[in-house]
Amino acid sequence: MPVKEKDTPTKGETTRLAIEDAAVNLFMEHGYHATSMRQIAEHAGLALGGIYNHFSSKEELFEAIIIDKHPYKRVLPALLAAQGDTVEDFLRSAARLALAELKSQPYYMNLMFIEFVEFKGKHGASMLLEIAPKVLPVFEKLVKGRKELRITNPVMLLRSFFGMLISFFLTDMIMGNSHLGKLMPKDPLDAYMDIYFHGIIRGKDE
Amino acid sequence: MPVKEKDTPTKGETTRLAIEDAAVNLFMEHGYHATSMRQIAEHAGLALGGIYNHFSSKEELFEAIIIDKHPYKRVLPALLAAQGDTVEDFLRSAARLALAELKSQPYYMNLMFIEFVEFKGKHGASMLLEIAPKVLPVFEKLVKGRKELRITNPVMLLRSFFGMLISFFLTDMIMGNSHLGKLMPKDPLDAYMDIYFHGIIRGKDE
DNA sequence: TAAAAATGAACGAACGTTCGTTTTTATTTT
DNA sequence: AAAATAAAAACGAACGTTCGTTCATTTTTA
Repeated sequence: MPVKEKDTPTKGETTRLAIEDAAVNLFMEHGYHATSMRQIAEHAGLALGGIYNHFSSKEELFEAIIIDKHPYKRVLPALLAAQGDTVEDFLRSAARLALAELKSQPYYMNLMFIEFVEFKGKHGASMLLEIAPKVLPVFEKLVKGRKELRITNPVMLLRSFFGMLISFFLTDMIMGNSHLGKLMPKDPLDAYMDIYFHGIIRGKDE
Repeated sequence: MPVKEKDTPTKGETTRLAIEDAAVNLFMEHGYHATSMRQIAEHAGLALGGIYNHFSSKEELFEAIIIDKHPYKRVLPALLAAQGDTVEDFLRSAARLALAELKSQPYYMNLMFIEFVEFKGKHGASMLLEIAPKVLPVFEKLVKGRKELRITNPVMLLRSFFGMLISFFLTDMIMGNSHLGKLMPKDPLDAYMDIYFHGIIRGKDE
């Protein structure tokens, strides 16, 4: 065996992933300070001290998770796989795929909340540095190729698109199961996207 | 003195409010678990044990705060004070006032995040029960009186409006101070509302 | 066979809460 | 108005836990 093969992960790498998996689930479910290193070790199947062979502190573990387990890693492929002849079709497809990914992990957004509250978003910058170069081109291409867009700033388009997704997700959490949920349209995401798209697509008379 | 006067709060009530004030600031700034009862006592100007003469536990203190200090108590008056001849003017004014209130306390939104993460939104339903009857009529009146609205469902209008505010606030936290922030329009809220409004206002050709 | 990984006891610090006591407050009785 | 008094509030040391982290040691891996 001449070179190290990619398909045979080392034991250390396996354990590191097990720790991250255990930690992310506990953080999502209970929060940062309410999750102890002992719980993480137990769920990862190793002793307490073993964690520190892979992460030098609890905060470093959290930061690794914020980057490695960020929803964008699941959403990006969905975004790249989105199809559609018109911008509206394309983004509608992308939104549905992204939302499906988010909903499969209902507490995913909690990671972001923890980031905001416990760390005041201080890992946000490094996160954006990794995410932006991969996601932004999608919107740059969109802006260049489609003349029907009112929004010509790709950063603004990116921001508003994910803003819409976040906004839908949060208001769904708040209102979804309340009495107000009954007074909503049958397919709220459809209605949501309808509002969003008719702000993006230039009207015939403008 | 026949009856107890309202304008002479008892010492206990004064202290209770001092504790809530100290606690809400610390919770907003550092989060729930990262704030200790000792810190709260120090900021409130009394000894550690004194807190327990007014609140039986840390969680009960947080619950009292979530209700007494919720951002809507500050946003609602701003919303009712909003003016404007057209729907767009009215909501634009309302959004600016609400955002100004939120921004005057940059960590106000953290209370809601703590609610989501630490308490899984368990106070959300009762909160909506108190808020909805006061806010919804504003949007019901808007839907009835203004023919230029594409959105005729007042609940959907309410949801999308606050969703837009939340989405702006969050994406501003994430992107505001990053390199992407430099690539944004000068007045991002304006651009944000522009997208929102042109999804609400019916175009001339529709 | 040397390095990497895993172990679990131990450490000091910090946590929420309790408790016996003292001080302050508000009301009632002189 | 002053004194008496019972309740409310404040005190801060102390308790029992739990926390994140360290470390000397053993086991496993490459």
